[in-house]
Amino acid sequence: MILHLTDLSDEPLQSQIVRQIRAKILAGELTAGADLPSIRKLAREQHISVITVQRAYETLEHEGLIHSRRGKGFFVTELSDEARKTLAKKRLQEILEPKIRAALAEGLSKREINEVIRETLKGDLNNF
Amino acid sequence: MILHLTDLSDEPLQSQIVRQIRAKILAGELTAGADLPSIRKLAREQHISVITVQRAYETLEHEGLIHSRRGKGFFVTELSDEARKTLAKKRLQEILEPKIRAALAEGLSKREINEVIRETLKGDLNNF
DNA sequence: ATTACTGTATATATACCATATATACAGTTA
DNA sequence: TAACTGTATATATGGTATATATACAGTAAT
Repeated sequence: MILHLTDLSDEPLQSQIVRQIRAKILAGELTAGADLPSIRKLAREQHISVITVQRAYETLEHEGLIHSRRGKGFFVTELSDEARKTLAKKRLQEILEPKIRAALAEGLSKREINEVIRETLKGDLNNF
Repeated sequence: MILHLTDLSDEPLQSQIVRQIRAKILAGELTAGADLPSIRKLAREQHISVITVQRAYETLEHEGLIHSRRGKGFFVTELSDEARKTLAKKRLQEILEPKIRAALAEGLSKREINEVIRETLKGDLNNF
């Protein structure tokens, strides 16, 4: 499994691992039931500490995206396409709600907020 | 000045202070040149540590929203309506861009992202 | 001039997070 | 049996958030 980890950004390694594996699972790139690399294997490959991987996997387990079996490893949890889409939407909403609320409190109108989002999505169009 | 601080939420006190004062400034509720309560006064009123207020004010100063004068206090920086709006938009865009990028990586389409945002804004309509 | 306020600086402490190295136990597989 | 797996724990470093305390320098009121 390919993860792109860097210690040049502000984002903690744990967070990078969680974010990237979560995306692979929710985008359907990691199929249900698939096994993840062992914590020791991933730590070795990425030259990071085992406990860093362990904590990341625990977070994903807490989110219900993976589950562990002692002696066997971690596995991607069975989720329907619909469940995955619902999870992704729910997460986005939870993340955006307080930010949008703050923007409104800062004096931006709904129209202006929509405009910022449109520009942001348009910017991403060139990168996808 | 009225701030609503709580230690019941996950949000650190510093962050709450910064967020609430920033909103007041960007929304034009705190007028340019206005003085902020002294760090000791605000700490007393909110029953928190002086250094917590100091760190929050320093963050706002670093963002260019306020400036300090030794012996006199902290003051709201002069900003035009346009500059305030630009700042708010820029901040929102900086916050949203990585989150939208993550949502795309998780398999959500632009249409679905727009839908989540529309629902979120609609939800907020009832609270404003 | 003195007192009371202001911000700035520093020290120490606690709790938590992120990350690291190390060790050990229990379960699984080759 | 050896090599792998996850689980648990200890210790350490560095950073953040928050607290109490002290002291200095600047400002304003009495």
